[in-house]
Amino acid sequence: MKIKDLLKDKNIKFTPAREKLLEIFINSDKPLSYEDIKNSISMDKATFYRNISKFEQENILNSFESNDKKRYFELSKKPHAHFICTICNSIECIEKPIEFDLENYKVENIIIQGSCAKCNQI
Amino acid sequence: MKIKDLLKDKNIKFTPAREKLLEIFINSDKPLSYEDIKNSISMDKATFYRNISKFEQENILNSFESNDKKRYFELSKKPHAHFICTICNSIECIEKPIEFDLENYKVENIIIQGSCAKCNQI
DNA sequence: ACTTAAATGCAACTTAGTTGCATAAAGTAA
DNA sequence: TTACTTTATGCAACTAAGTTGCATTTAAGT
Repeated sequence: MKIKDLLKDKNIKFTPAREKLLEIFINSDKPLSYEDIKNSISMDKATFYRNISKFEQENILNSFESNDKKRYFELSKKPHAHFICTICNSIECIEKPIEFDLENYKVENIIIQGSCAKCNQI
Repeated sequence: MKIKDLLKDKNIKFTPAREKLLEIFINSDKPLSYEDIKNSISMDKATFYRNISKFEQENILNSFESNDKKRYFELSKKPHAHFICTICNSIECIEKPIEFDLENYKVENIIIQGSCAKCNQI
């Protein structure tokens, strides 16, 4: 029962809905929006966003706005970049390191926009 | 009359409203949203977005979604990265080069999210 | 000036996300 | 278990950036 412990540790009440929600993120290899999830879970969108917001406060999840006006959420593991295709709107996690130096700036996320390999070959 | 020539070249009708709009982007050193501009110009938002859309099609402007659910537009000059502060929502252009390699991907924009130098010193 | 295709403004609409409120369910203590 | 308090949930109404339909105005070639 890892999720139960995690929530207890963060002082967040355990509910079946929250467990289900976190399981979905644990089993995903890319960021997800409410739209992506709503069919796999019976949870009102108000509840979804309130839970997400709580998880973000506790640093369990982090998020960013994509190009399609939707917010995408993922587990806060080690920071990495994301590629967002402006043609098909797909989002991929980029594991390769990205080098640059910005003094006094704290970097939380990097988003690279362009056309993905799949869209370029068409 | 550089703007007049630019529009003629792209086969876009010249109007005073479009001239004013482009002047604002020419004189800005950072991307702007409709919100940023609406007080400096008497143009309905429908007209604004239709013009912007035309300018993007003709590659005069390019745009990206920020963290505040607003779309930001800037002149298409040489590609460069943007730093978006998740605390104060400010946007800065980053001129320093950023190194990474992604084969078969075409990069159009890079967005770095985090906390800016100003917010970090507080 | 005349004509026509495109630009504009207005209002109504769309949609992701938020808020208020009544009800239900979790957690704690007896 | 039960009683009690706090928090979570669902519903509906709302918000705000951006879009669309349509009637009117304007740019620009003849």
